[in-house]
Amino acid sequence: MQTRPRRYHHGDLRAALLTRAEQTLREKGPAALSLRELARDIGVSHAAPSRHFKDKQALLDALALNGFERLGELMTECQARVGESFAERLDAMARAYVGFATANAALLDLMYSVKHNPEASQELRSAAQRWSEQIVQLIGEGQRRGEVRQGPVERVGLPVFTTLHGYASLAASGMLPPEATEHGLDDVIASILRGCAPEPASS
Amino acid sequence: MQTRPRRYHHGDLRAALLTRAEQTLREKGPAALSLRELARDIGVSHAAPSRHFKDKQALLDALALNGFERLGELMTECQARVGESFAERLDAMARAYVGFATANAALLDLMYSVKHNPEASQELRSAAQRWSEQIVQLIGEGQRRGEVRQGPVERVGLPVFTTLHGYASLAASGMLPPEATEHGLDDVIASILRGCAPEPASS
DNA sequence: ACCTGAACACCGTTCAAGT
DNA sequence: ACCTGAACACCGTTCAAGT
Repeated sequence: MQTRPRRYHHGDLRAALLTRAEQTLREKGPAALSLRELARDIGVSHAAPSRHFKDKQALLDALALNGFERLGELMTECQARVGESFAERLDAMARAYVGFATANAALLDLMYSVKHNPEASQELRSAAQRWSEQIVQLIGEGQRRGEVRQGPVERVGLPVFTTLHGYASLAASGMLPPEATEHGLDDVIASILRGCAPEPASS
Repeated sequence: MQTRPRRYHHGDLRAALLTRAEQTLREKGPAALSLRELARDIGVSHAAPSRHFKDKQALLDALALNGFERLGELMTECQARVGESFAERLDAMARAYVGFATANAALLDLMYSVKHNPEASQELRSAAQRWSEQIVQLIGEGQRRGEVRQGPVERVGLPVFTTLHGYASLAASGMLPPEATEHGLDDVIASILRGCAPEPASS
């Protein structure tokens, strides 16, 4: 029943809020996320968060942005640990993305959520774009290796990105058809490869 | 300042709530959706909605379910108004889906949202699946016409579905890279077709 | 600069009571 | 069966005041 004693100076309240927010997002879902409860859990007054996030949406925006950053890091890491062939790199990237999506379903939902502050959504859009450009870059390498068909790299890359994103977001929201759990991702990757392969002879 | 007079019997409160809810969802976003405000707008007491939806999430679930039903109808309609070739039918379906997604961005977000009542999410999952099966069916027709490569229809169809869904949901959330507005969807459709085309000679 | 405490206007949910 | 009105425990946000 006793509320925890309050230290006047919290080390890094902003970081503490984000960490705790992501934890409850993961454990109890986005509906259960309240600034007041966050403040209580951390041990500051309910008005303290407003010093660091001008409103609740600003905290959600920061959470989403942080998600994109971690996703980007995850991708560069996973690409460093894998061979050079396009098929291998695509496979690794696809599995890493889907892994992130299912391990952070609520966060992914938030990252691509339609409700963001107009100012923050600008920042988020460019974060999303930086991420999609990692796939585009992969396509570029594939083209240089002759393992991906020629053409403007953004135009060849976008369908790859939307395909992976579609699978990842369906997996995260639990809306994948039940048959998919078996070879779903394999089939998706195979289908991307078929669509990416250089044309046999023509032109 | 005056609150509207309250008719004791509302014609169909459930339907009125859903209609109004979708309107404010579209106009002011999901965060602005409150049961109390809905009740005020319609002219019933704030406790009246609970007769029709056991809680707020139940209303959101109903909204999402309704979205899937309309999406399904939209698809059967659009398929009725179009030629028989697979390419033509896929194109029509893709444009209709993306059209629905951008015209009902907040609703699409809700339809594939990760936070749903466990009981309702069952129902939603099967609604999502019925919808994805419309694409699978399209693939089946394409196979019979020899315009889509052979193989288990669900396994050939899933990548098509995830690709379309990925594009639609990115378009809805405004996260498509800016280059995409030009030929984004064309490229995606083309990439699906390339991946769906029957193999040239082998096997 | 950073935080508190009180205050304000809202919520969702429940429940006895009314018709 | 369907709705009301009051009550409860919560919200997010703001703002003077404290250190």
